[in-house]
Amino acid sequence: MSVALSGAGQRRRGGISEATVARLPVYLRVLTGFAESGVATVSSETLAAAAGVGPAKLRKDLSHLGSYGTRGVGYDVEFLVYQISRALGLTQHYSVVIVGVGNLGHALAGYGGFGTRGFRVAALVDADRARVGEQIAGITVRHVDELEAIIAEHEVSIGVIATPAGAAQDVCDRLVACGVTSVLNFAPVVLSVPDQVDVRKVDLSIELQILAFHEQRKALDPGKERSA
Amino acid sequence: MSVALSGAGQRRRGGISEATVARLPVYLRVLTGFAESGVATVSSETLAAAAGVGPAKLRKDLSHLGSYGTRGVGYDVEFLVYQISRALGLTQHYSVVIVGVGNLGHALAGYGGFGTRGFRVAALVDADRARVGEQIAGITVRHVDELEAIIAEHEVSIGVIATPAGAAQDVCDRLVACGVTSVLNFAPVVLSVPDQVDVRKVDLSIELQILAFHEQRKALDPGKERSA
DNA sequence: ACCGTTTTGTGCACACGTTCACAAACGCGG
DNA sequence: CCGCGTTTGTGAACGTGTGCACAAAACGGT
Repeated sequence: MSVALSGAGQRRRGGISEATVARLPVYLRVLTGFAESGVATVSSETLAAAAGVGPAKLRKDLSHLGSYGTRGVGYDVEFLVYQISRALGLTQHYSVVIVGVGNLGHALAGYGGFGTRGFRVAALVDADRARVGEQIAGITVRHVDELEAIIAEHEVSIGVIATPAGAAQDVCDRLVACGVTSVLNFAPVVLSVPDQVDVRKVDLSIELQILAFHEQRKALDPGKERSA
Repeated sequence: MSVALSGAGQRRRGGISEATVARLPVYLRVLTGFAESGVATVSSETLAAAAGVGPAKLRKDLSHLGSYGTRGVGYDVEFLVYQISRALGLTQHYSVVIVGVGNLGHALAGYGGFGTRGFRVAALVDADRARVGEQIAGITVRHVDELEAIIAEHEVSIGVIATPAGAAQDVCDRLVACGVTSVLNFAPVVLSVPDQVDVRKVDLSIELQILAFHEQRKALDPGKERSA
């Protein structure tokens, strides 16, 4: 059933592994910092240290998107910033809709991370009519009934779900029905979506529980630790 | 309650893989939902479907923490809830301190996920003296200068960093100096910590960029998708 | 008491990700 | 122009995680 993209070359346009894709944004951020400090080139060792990974892993990651970088010298910072941005698709612009204007939705709307790199918050929506019209971070809250219209109007491709758990699946279904193919879910539920839709989950509770596990382990068996 | 040394020896106390640990909280949440609905037993197939994983993976995960579950029947919901809780260390209580009372800190303080499972917010702290004394979700904001005292007083073992990027490493160093060994970082920086300290990172910007990558991929090559 | 049905637990094979180690490439100085 | 130190890119070994397929085990009906 799974059509193997035969191993002729892993270099297809989308041939970057998931693990690598997850690290590229980190490299990008670190590189941006270097660029602002006026650094022109970095070695894999320096960049890897700043990104918190091993040099070999970094080089392999970068090699997956092409042979940028000069032997004996390192990588040109600005050029690499551009290449990673392009590989991640950040040269295009994406419209985002945030559903749910509770504490979390508030925080997300105010988060700087949206504007900085090709993401634009098209709208905030909420089910509570009392909040409609409210201004948050320069964006007016609209009612969730307008969701379909908003998505069509702004060509929204990414939906952020910051609703209570009970409403999340319903909102998700509506987003998907409108053609949204990427969802970032902050609600503590497992969303079910069609195969072609990507869902990423951010779950505070899960993170805490993972930390709790390691805390317990450290308490039981002190002295032989090694973290990522 | 005793250590099971019998059988094929993969059964070490801390011998649960990281990937499994990351999924256990999901199982736990789904199981809690079943318990509240009055369901007494679940099969691996049902539970796996609700958790969004394959049945085999679920069974293997659960097998790593013992042979609970009855062949031909399934798993006793309440018993499994207890066992997973215990494996994750949730039978103990952990005190958490949240540093940074911006939009995000606000949202975190109000998040229900803390109280529900063994986590208690010992304090909110902020560097801005104007916010000190403010009441958020029933907790009084204290100044970051008191951090050391608070940690000692409440035996805080988990620190949550919700500060701007610039302050994060500094706060982290102070937490670690006070003996905190688990950190949940929301600031968009790579924290450097000693080996014995666990750091988990939640980064909205990274998640969006990962979604952007997949959006781009889908736009270039529509029709042959397969998500996790 | 026994047989058939159901479901777990797990050995095995495979795919994926990480790390190591080294040859190929580059700049520089003599 | 050549040799030397430096750094990339990558093949190969290794470890980890995943999925399949099946035997062992429990329950219920007859």
